[in-house]
Amino acid sequence: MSDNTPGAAVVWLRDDLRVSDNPALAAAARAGLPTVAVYVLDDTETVSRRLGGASRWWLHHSLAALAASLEKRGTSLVLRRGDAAEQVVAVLRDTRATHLYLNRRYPAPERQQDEQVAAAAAALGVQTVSSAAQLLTEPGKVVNADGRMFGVFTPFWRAAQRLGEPRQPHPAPSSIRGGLTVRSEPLESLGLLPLRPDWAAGLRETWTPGEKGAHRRLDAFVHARLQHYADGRDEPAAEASSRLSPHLKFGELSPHQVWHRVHTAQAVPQAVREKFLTELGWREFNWHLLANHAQLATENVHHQFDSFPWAEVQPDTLAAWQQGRTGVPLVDAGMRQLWHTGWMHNRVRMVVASFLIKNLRYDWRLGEQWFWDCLVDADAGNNPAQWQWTAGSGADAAPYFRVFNPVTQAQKFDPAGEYVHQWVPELRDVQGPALFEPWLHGSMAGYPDPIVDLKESRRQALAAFEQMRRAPQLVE
DNA sequence: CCTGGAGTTGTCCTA
DNA sequence: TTAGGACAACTCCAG
Repeated sequence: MSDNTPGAAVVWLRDDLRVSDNPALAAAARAGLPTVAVYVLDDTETVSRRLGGASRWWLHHSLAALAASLEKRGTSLVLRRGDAAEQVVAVLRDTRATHLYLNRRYPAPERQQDEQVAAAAAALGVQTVSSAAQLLTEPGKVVNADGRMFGVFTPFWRAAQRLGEPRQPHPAPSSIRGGLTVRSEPLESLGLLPLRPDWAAGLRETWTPGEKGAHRRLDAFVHARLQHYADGRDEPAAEASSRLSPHLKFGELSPHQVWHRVHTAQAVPQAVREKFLTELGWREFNWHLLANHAQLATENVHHQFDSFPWAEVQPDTLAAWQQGRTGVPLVDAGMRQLWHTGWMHNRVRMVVASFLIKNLRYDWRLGEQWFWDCLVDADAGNNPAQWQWTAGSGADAAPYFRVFNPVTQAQKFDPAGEYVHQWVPELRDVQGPALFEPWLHGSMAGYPDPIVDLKESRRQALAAFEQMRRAPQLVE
């Protein structure tokens, strides 16, 4: 770099791997300085959780797409690995940057890291410019009469909507000045792809990571599926859900883009549109919750659950749940869909979670960790919040006595067995009542007997909750 | 200030 | 066969 340039800009990308509606990138483009974007793969766990296996596969492809998109616009993506704060400060030094652009993060450890980096940048004479991008509403802006985060979803979402419509999304900058030379790791050296064995075939069949794939998915959803969303979203075989979650998790789409696209789909009744937008509301709620509970993935929101008598883990039993060999068809179908595609239908997520927590009485954290490793959409807010919701320990959670019966759920939401047939080939020739309760109809070749008695384990779960309620409560 | 109703996603028993 | 109530406790808010 020559010494007479007026400055340089670094855009630090994290959960915002897109060029359109990216306020940090747009601000850098407007400033007109020579610019690089940087992404740091940080496995040190000093701040953020190490990404799970399925997410690492996704990240590889998302970064490849982003790098190509940035190069087309005239700049480049620098990849680093290691401690994120150290690496970003090193890039600021190497580029003799004058400006650092980023989109804000809200969980306490991430917020502190961003403040620490801003302070180190200031010491180098670098000005940090931060923007709001990840959420429709920033934590702290949606509060109850006491000025605190809502503990119940519906008042939260009503209050969020009273703040007005989310801002309009911005188009991608057509060009961003480049010209900076900075050391970058080759993408392949990050080791994000599974090699031996390569278990990602099902992911490749199912997904197109990256911003372009995200917009194609959004288009397809709004055109074909949105109108069936309200009545079809509960049926796992109906394919009525948007499947936008992994794109949102990596920030290939902003929630503003999704909100406005759905909100303005005039061909679809307003009640149906609002039903879907409420799901974006839950994403907001869960991330606001994370901003208030940094340990959401490890600590009960309701500390009463700290004394819950979880069952001792039997490794074979846990493995049977993880691998879809429980002998309960809907549970097995869901767990195999997860393993094959990195995704599971939301209703089935509740069923398999209820099965682990209430029928096996295993600590919800075990399930949360498995989902974290297997889901392409597991994020730090939604994944633990949903597990705590099912356990009953979370905010506005399901009441403890609500135990899903996986047989009844299958009868209600997969009555023709399409979903089970798709994912449990051993039962492909089984029809009617035997598909819901194969153990009542003689042994099925190659399909296991249930690992737990549904009725008796439900009774024991309710008794365990009763024991917890009677336990003396420690003052928090 | 008090009060009553409502609140993502359910199941089981009884009349 | 089917509809209604029980199953907790708490938060939020409208009246």
